[in-house]
Amino acid sequence: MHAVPSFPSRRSAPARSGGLSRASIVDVAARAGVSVATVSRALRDMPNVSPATRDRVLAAAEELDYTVSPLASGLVTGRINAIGVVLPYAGRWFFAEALRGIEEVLRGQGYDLILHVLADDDRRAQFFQTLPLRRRVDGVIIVALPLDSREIGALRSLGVPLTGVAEPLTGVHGERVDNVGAARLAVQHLINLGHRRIGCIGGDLNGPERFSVPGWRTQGYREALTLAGIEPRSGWERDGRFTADGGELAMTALLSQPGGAPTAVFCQSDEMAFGALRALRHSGLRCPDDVSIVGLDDHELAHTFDLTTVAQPVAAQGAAAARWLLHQLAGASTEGPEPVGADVNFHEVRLVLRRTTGRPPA
Amino acid sequence: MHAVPSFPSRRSAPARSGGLSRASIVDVAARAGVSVATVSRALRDMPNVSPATRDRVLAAAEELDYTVSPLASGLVTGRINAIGVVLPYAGRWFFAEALRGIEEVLRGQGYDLILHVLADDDRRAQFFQTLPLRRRVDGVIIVALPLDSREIGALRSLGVPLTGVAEPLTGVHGERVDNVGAARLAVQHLINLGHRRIGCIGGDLNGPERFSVPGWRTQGYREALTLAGIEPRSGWERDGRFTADGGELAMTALLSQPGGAPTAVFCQSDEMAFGALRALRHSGLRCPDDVSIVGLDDHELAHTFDLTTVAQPVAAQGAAAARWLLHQLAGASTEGPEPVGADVNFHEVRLVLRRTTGRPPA
DNA sequence: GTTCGCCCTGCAAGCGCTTGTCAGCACCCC
DNA sequence: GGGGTGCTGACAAGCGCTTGCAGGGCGAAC
Repeated sequence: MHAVPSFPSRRSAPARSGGLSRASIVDVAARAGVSVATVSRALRDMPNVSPATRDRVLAAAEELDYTVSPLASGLVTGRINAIGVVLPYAGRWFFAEALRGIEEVLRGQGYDLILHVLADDDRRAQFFQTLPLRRRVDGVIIVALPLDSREIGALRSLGVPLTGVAEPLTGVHGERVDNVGAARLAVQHLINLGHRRIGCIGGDLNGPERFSVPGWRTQGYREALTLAGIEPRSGWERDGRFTADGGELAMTALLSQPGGAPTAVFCQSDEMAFGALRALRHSGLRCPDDVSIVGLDDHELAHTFDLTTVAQPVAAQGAAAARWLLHQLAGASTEGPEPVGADVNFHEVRLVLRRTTGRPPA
Repeated sequence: MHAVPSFPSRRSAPARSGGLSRASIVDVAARAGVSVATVSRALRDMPNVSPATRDRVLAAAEELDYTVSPLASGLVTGRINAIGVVLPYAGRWFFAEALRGIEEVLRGQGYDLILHVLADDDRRAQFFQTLPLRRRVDGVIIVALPLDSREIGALRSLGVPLTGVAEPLTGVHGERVDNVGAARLAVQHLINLGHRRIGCIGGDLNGPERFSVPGWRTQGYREALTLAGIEPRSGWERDGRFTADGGELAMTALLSQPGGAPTAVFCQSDEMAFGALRALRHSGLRCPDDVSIVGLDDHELAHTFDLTTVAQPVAAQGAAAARWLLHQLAGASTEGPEPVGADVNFHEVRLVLRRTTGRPPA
């Protein structure tokens, strides 16, 4: 009848500091005077329970402060109501922002968000070897992490739907922006202002992470230049490692470029643009009077530092990925097992004019 | 014998897209030619299994690509190997950074991190009403969230250890910095430079969130002033809402203060300092020539914007909280149920000199 | 008045794992 | 050589829940 006598044999039972909220479904059943099966049905609003019974059960559950154990119900239903989110970094704006969008959607649908940060190679290797997400999640969202086919295969072996944000994953649904177009938009803006000497600070195209984003953005940069009849100069493309410090270094290098410095620079991320701004300041150069800077992201502090940039909706990309996943999950139970496929959803970008771009110096 | 025949009655079984990694412990037992009990013991390195048997079991598990179901094992052990993390915001630097520290420690010990963001009042109320963490975590970390006693009580009713980061929680272990001392350190620095007219941009002491941090930092500000024989002026204490935009507004107000503007301002967070810097720039004032600014945090971009600030170790506070929790969990199984108690661990802060502070104008 | 059918509810199996208890067995010492 | 001693491993009872199946009760239709 009572909860405690129901497991008298547990000696080294887990710490139950409070000893509270330990009512089980049998307690509720007893209190409501029905069977556990009926309690289970009543609690989940299943059709074959009379209103009167349902009320009694609900009241009993309320009085006992009862909640269904997700473990027990997950064990039998096979669903665990959690989504895994995998990121390469935490603490950086982009990832925190994407996470925010994901969390909001998941929470709204009662799903838990289980976070995995693959901060370094060790963590990453270990993650794909041990697959700690296995049997723990109903779906996985990969944020800005390029995966090789072996890694994608490992994730697939989890047998749950997958989706990617920002970085394309072969054969996997994705939410991202048109990076080529976004870069072109930024560079086109500089060209429109009259600039012809335009540099670019991006990421290492051949780095160990194999991010594809810098490749596209560089492509967009070159396309915009070519379209305007400007010959791209390889010396004006610099690696800023997508960090502020990297951006600063790259900008400094650009400024001491033999043959003259550019009058405007497209930074493939706002954080690199912030670094570039610092380099300018420390060189005694003014922005935009001497050099114009345009970023890409619309970082939360871009406005604060008056950075002109191409805004991308980061939280929205995360949210869309989460929604897609939930949709798959909902569909899986009713329809056939094979989901939509590896389509991509592109999100809009837009130019945000602020004060770091202007006409080139005379 | 085989897994599939063992649940022939499941019609609407959960979507098993891959059909992979579905071996259960009985399959492993069969393959190794032992009982499931032995498999369970062998897999967890329990003492009463002979090396030969253990090897056979391990090999079988390996061949079958078997992993223990956390659901099933959690159901019987009562431990679920997950920690809940509750934050008021995601996407902001402080929280992302704290999360990073927490995640690292948790992951290292094989714990899952389940994230909850209480972005608005609705979410918050709902969180404490439904307590979605219930039965889902072995412990909870509250990051920078002031809780009233009712809310703390609700959390306690989970029956798992609790700890707080940054904000003090009555009766709960905490990891934080000495906010009074940190503020004093910042203001003392301004005083040492010769400033006597020092403003302060902080948070609303009576806001709905009831953060206690701004209260302490304001206290530290006043103490430092008083110690130097300077009378605090209430008109020079402004609310910057702990955002860059708020900081900008507050700084603008400070600059048009009747009776003259301060020559230096202590901003209780770096993000507000960034806003203050913007206000200065837009007013045509130079920093530090006209006005000095000191922040508090050492935000990842503080260096990029040459902000002098008092650094606090954010990730380390999160990591320490996670470690404390894990320690409680480890202790709980061996020792008595009552943990250490509501002690507080203070982390060191330090002044980081950069370029936004200097001697007052002549 | 009987029969049929429907609605509600209970029974019990089982999800995949842990663990107390106990049987079996080899080995050792006296 | 017999009884102990110590291990190893099997058995089975759950953990808390969901769900197929069956049964009971009652109104409607014949």
